[in-house]
Parts: sequence; structure tokens; C-alpha cells
Amino acid sequence: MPELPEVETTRRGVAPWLEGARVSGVVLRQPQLRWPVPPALARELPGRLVLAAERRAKYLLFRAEGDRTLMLHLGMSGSLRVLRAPRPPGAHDHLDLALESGCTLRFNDPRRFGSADWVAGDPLQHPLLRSLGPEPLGPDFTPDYLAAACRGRKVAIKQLLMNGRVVVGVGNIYASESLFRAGIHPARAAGRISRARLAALVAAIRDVLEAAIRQGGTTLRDFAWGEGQPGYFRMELAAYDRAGQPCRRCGGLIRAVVQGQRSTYYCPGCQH
DNA sequence: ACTGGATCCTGACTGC
DNA sequence: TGCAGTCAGGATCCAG
Repeated sequence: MPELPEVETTRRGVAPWLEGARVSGVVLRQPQLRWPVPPALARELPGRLVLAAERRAKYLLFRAEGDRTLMLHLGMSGSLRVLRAPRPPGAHDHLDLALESGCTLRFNDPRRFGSADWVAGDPLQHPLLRSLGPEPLGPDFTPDYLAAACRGRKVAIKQLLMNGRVVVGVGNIYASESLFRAGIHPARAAGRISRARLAALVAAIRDVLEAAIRQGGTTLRDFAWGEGQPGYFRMELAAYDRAGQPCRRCGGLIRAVVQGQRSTYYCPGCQH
């Protein structure tokens, strides 16, 4: 269930337990994730301190002693929990990090679209991270930047938003939601949107992601405490998954279409 | 250089 | 109730 807000929520939830903690053991039950998990992870991580829990795009970067980083991606169905006491693993619990404190960091991913890598050196130079676009909540994601990225492009704006080389972290839900907020039709060619409307889109993306992170924050404690996950953030989605339901702004019906094999939701009355 | 399509995998849900 | 078909919050790789 990882959109950028949820990856960030996960990072904030596990960081207090991980930063400054020493890993005592690694249990890898399923090395076949999106890519094979390198055996060096289980060999080299135990005994090291975790220095920092960071995020880039939807990747979690756990920096360890010795210039190494555990790089985790949650894929479509991955989740990360901190257990305060040992608990028998369930289905799809692929990876455990045992900490000297007695806590366990547990990675679960039914569909196995997630990944775990063990990286030497600067993880930001990793092939998967090197060519990524700016963080949507960072200083580089500006109207000028988006306008330059859209210039001359015929691709639908929704698909451009989901291209990690343009901007990271905007997944299928938030692409629909931010376009609804900005009043832009998801199929409109990126290069045929005025600068003013792209500026509104930048603001909409920021607003939606920040609101979702705030909602995720309310469940942080449960997450860190390792108790049942109570539904993560409950956003007031205006468009996503609301096909056939009335638009909250104009009362018209929300429509669903498929773009690039992904469902898109929009209001034909409000978005042009 | 861009763009669309196939692909990895399991589980939940729908309709017959 | 069983079973086939569809769809799912990602994103890389490859053909055209």
C-alpha cells in the first residue's frame, strides 16, 4: 500500500527504532523479490549500526556503518513493521532484521514486487536512483521545472506525472487526485497546458501529498508500536475509485478510463 | 527521443 | 460453493 505518503509514514514510524540501533541478525526467507536479494545482505549487515533511515522517491534507505545501505522498495503490496517482541513469521514475511534491543523489523510483501538491495557507497548513485526526477515536496519541483518537463511533450499529463524521471512519488491515486484539484483533464497532452495551470498542478500535488502524510502521521504510533495497522491514512479522495459517484464540486458523475494500463478517475465537468 | 505494451506475483472480488 | 476472469497503491525493460 505504498504511495509516497505511506513510504514516508513508514520511514517516520521505523526511524526511532532503527537509528542508532545495532543489527544482531538477518533472516531472509524469500530471496526472490523483484530482483534477487544479494546474499551479502545477510552476511554483512549483522553487527552494524544503522545510522539513518532516509527516503528517496519510494525507496527506503537505511544507512549502515561501513558506507553500506539497505535499500528497500515496498512495491505494490509491501509493508514494514516493527515488532517489540519476537513473533512467528506469517505468510509473505520475507525479511527480518533482528535488533540488539530485541525488536524486529519485518518486511512483508505478498506480491513480491518490492525489492531489497545491499548497496556499497552512495545509494543516490545507484542505477535505480541516479536518473530519478525531483522530490515533489522538495525545492526543485517548481512551476518552471514542470513547465520545462512538459514542453513539447504529447504524452497525457497523467502519465507524465507518473514517470519517475519527471517527478517521483506521484502514484496512481495522487496523479488522479492532484489533476482533479487542478481542474486538468488527465488525458490532456502535457505540452498543451498553460504555465498557470501547471503552477496550479504543482501546488495541488504538494497539497495532496502533504495532506496524506499528515493523515499517515496520526497512525505513526500504532505503526511503531507494532500493533494492528488501523487503515493507514483515510484521505478524502475526491476522484480515485469513485467512478459513477457524484463529483463533490459539480455533482456530475466521476468517470473511469484506462491510461497506460492504469485506471484513471476524473470529473468530465470540472477537468479540461 | 518518445511511447505503448508486456511483465513480475498473490489475493480479493465479481459474475456465472 | 466452485471456478474463471478481472483488477490492484509500481516501475523496468524492450520493441517500434
